[in-house]
Amino acid sequence: MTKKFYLTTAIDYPNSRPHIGTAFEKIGADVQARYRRQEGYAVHFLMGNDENTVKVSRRAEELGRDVKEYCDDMARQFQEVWRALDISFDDFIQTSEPRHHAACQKFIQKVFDAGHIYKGGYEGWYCDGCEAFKTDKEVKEAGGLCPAHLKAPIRRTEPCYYFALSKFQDRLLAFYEEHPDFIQPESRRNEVVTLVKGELRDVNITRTGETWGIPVPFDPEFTIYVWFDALLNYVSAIGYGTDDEKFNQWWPADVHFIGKDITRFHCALWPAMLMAAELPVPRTVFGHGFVYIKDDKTGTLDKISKSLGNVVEPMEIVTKFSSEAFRYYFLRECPFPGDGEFSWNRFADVFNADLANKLGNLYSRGVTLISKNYDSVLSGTAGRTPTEIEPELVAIVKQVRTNVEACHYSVALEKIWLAFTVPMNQYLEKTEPWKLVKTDKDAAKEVLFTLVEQLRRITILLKPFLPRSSETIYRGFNFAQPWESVQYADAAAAGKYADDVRVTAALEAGKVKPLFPRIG
RNA sequence: CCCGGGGUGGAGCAGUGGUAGCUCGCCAGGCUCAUAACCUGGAGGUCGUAGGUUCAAAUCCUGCCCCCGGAACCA
Repeated sequence: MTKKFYLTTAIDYPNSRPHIGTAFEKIGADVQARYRRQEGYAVHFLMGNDENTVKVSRRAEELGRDVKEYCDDMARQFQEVWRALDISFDDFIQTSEPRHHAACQKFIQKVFDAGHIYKGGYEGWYCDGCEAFKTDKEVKEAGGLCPAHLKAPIRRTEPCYYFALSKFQDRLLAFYEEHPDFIQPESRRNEVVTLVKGELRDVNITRTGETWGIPVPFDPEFTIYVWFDALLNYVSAIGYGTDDEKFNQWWPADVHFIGKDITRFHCALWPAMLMAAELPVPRTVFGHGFVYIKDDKTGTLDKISKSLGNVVEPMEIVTKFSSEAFRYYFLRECPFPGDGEFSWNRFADVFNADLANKLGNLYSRGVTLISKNYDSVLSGTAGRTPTEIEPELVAIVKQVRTNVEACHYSVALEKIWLAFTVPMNQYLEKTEPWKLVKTDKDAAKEVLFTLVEQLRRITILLKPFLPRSSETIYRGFNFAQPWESVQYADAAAAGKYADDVRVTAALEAGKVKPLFPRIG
C-alpha cells in the first residue's frame, strides 16, 4: 500500500502581496512535497489564503471593491507567484469558500455540543475609528493611544464565546510527552511546553457586528473569530464536513509548515481544538525561521517590513534571474529551522559560486568535452559501470536523505556539493581529460563517463530542490531511466546504461547554453 | 522583572566531550576542457565573559554581559 503524506503551509492574509519571507515557507514545504512524491508517497500539498479577517474586508473597502471579488483576485495573484516559484501545491483553499464555511460550522457546533464552548464577555481597548479592539501592547506602544488614529481608545466590554482551552492543559502536556517529535525543530519545544505548563487562558473565538466572516451556527449574531476559523482550513480543505471519504484518506496531517511566530497556536490551541472535536492530532508541526533583509550599503539587518520599505517581492528575483536561483538561495543560505538573511550581494555570490561556477560549469565542461572529442557519443559504455570517485556513496546519499526528511535543507545541499560537485572538479583536474584525449583516448573517455555518472547522481538528489535545472541536465544525456521515476536510491546505485552514453542536449557549436549565466 | 532563542576567524552559517569546519571574501601559485569558470597552497578564530566539573569542553554546570523574539489577526 502506498504511504500517504499530507502537508500544509500557513494560510496568508491577502491584504498585501507575498514577500520573500512568505515564499521561504512555501519553498521549504515544496521541497518536502517533491521529495515525498519522488520517493513514492501519495502526497497532498495544501496552501491557501486566510480571508475572514476584518483587515481584509477593510482593505477591500478602501479600494472600493467587493470583498469576495477582492479576495478572489488576491488568491489568483498569490497562486501566480507560487506557480512562478514552482511550488507544487495540490490544492489552494480560500477561507471564504463554501467548503470552509460548512466545515467550520460543523466543527464549532460539535465542540459546542461537547461542552467546550461557553458564553462570556470580552473587555479591552476599543477604538471607534478602527471599530476594533486594540491589544494592550498596541495601545501601550502608542503611548496609550490607538496607533492608527492617535486617539485614546475606550474601555469596552462585549459578549462573546470562549473556547475552554484551559481544560486541555493536562492532555496537551501528556501529548507532548508521548510525542516528543510533534514540535519541530526541537528548540521550539521548550517554549511551547513552558507556555502550556503556565497559565493557559480560554480563548475568545467570536466577534459580533461583522458581516464578513463565518456565522456561528448556534448564535448567528456572532461570527467565528481568528484562529478558530483559520486553523480549520487544514481539515476543511480535505473534506471535513463535506467529504468524509477524502477526509479520512488524508487526515491527520503529516506536517504543518508554519512560521516560528505562530508555533503556539499550532502546538497548543490547534491540538486542543482537535481533541475537543475528537479528531486525531497532526503528526508534526514545523516552525521554520525567518528571513531578514540586510542592506548592502549600511550592513543593517531588519525584519521584512512595509514601513521600513525593504520588502523584496519574489517576482523581482524570479524575473531578474530565475525561480531556480530563488529556490537555491533560500534553501542553501537560510537554514530552514533557523533564521537567515537576504541581500542582493550575497545572492549574487551564492548564485555565481554554487550554480554558475560549480554545477553549471561542470555540466558545460562535460558536454563540450564529449561533443568535441567523441562526436557526442561515448562508444562502448553501454552496460558498463563508471569509475567510482565517491567511496562513501551509499552513506552520503543516506545523509542527504536524512537531512531532507528533517528539513535541514541547507545541510543537504552542502553535502551534495561537497560530495559530488567539488570532488568531480578535482578529479578532472587530476586526470586532465582535455590533455589525455590526445594520448589515450579510451582513458579520457572513462573519465568523462565518470563525469556523466556524477551528474546523474547530482540531478537525482537535486530534483526536489531545483526541479527545472536538474531535469535539464538529466535530459542532456540519454539515461535509460525515465526522469519521472528516479528515486534517491538510484543515486546510490550505479547507473543503468542500456546504450552508449550520448549527449542529447541542444548544442550550438558543440556547446550548451549556460544553465546559470553568471551575475555581474 | 519573567519566559524562549542566540552570541564560533572580515561576512554568513555547521558543529552537544577527544586534533575548530563549510561557503563567500582576501593573498600567492597552477591549469586552460569549461559560464575570466576550475585546481593547489596561505593568512585570519584564546568558539560573548568569569568560574566550575572532567584525563579531556565550542560542546556539561553556575554567575554575568550583549542581541533577537514573546500570547488575539505579525511568515
